[in-house]
Amino acid sequence: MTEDVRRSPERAKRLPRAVREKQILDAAVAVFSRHGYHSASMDEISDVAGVSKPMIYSYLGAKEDLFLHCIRREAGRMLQAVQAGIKPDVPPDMQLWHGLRSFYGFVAEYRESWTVLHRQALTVGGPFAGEVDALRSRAIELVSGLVVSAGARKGLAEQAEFSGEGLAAALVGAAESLADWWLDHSDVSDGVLASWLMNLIWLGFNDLVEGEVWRPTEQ
Amino acid sequence: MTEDVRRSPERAKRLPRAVREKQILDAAVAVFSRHGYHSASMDEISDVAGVSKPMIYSYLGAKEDLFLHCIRREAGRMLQAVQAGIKPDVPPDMQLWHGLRSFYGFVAEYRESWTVLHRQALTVGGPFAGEVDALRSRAIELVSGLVVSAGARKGLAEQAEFSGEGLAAALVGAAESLADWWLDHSDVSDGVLASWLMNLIWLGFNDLVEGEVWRPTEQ
DNA sequence: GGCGTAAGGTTACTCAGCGGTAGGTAAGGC
DNA sequence: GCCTTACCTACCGCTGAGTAACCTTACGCC
Repeated sequence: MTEDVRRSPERAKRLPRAVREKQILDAAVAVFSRHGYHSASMDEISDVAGVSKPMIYSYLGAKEDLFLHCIRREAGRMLQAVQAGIKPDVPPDMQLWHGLRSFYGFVAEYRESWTVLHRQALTVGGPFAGEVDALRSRAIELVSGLVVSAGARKGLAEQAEFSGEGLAAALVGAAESLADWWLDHSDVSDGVLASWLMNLIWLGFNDLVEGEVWRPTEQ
Repeated sequence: MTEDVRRSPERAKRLPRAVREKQILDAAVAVFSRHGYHSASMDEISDVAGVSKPMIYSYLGAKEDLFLHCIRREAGRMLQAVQAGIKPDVPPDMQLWHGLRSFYGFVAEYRESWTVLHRQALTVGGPFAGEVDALRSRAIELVSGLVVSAGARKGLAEQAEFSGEGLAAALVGAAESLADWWLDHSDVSDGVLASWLMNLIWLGFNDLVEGEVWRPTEQ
């Protein structure tokens, strides 16, 4: 069951702290993503990292601290990836498009990061809920900004019949859920995935069945 | 921290098995929803249920079995609630509408059920992933049916440029995510919530900012 | 009415897994 | 040669799942 994704051959070489920390974090993300926070054991992490347990405690602290380090690192990577993809001076739909593309690109490249962030950190009551909520909130905020700015350009915001934040939450959820679905249907490319969602969100179902299609313009 | 949501005053009365089983399941759902599967202890569950631990083992089996019983019961309730709300002989958008209304009605009434199903059971690798996936799959399937039938009526299915299942997954995710958002913004009514999502899904963002609104017809 | 027995119920324990640490060894710079 | 940094083995103690053994009330049956 627990295959042999164990430590790499080199061992017992004295390496600088920064390198070990990276190894440990990588191992931790891998193990946490496989088993979840509670079921992951420090022993396995140390084993995968090719380092003894006390090193982990000495470098990155207790289990909770370690997990926090993981979350923070992966969340940072992800936000950075998505934000880097967004071009601030294009219309809202194109911003959304680029954001989606970057997001799915990230998930494709860092499956484990995504798993840790999305599935493992959700356990209610843990000290991580806050951390992940923060990430999610930033995502919702980001999208909400697009939503409101798109709405404002056309007068939606004023009528206040819809909550920008609520819609953004729904949208983020749709993106996440599609990402999860994707994990089991990897034969679709990330671009196609982003395109589906973009069409659903932007045109809506009604337009979609009418045969309309949204396509990115050249910007 | 762990308030006094303990057993009710009556105690030490001999009750028939069926009654005890219900008490135990109720308690288990409450505790699991608060702490998550791993952090929930059998001791607390027995305490909340007002019953000693061996009874749980005798009636409902080990922790895993107990959790499975919870999931199955809550999933059953939920599916039943949603399906009961759907009227099979109305247009796809109205079916979706009724489904959404029932869904949010259920979440409003059974917060704990929703929490257990959605947040606690997701831990990868557990024996529950399958169980919850099954529920999710049925939801996706249900929606996918609507999507495809709506599409077929207009010729979308044939062009096969979109995956009905993928879109359904996105849609289910949007609904779930909005339900989560709702847990922290309960000042919105379930009908309004369903209406937001319906508009987003059916009309899409573009139409929305143009000022169009989808409203349920009288069926 | 008594009396046997199954169903309801409990206390008090075992035991393994795992988070965390004490205390020590070796490498290498200066 | 000495001190810092890298690194290890071997252990402790607690928490929490699961159980053995025992008590007790209802009730069918002669």
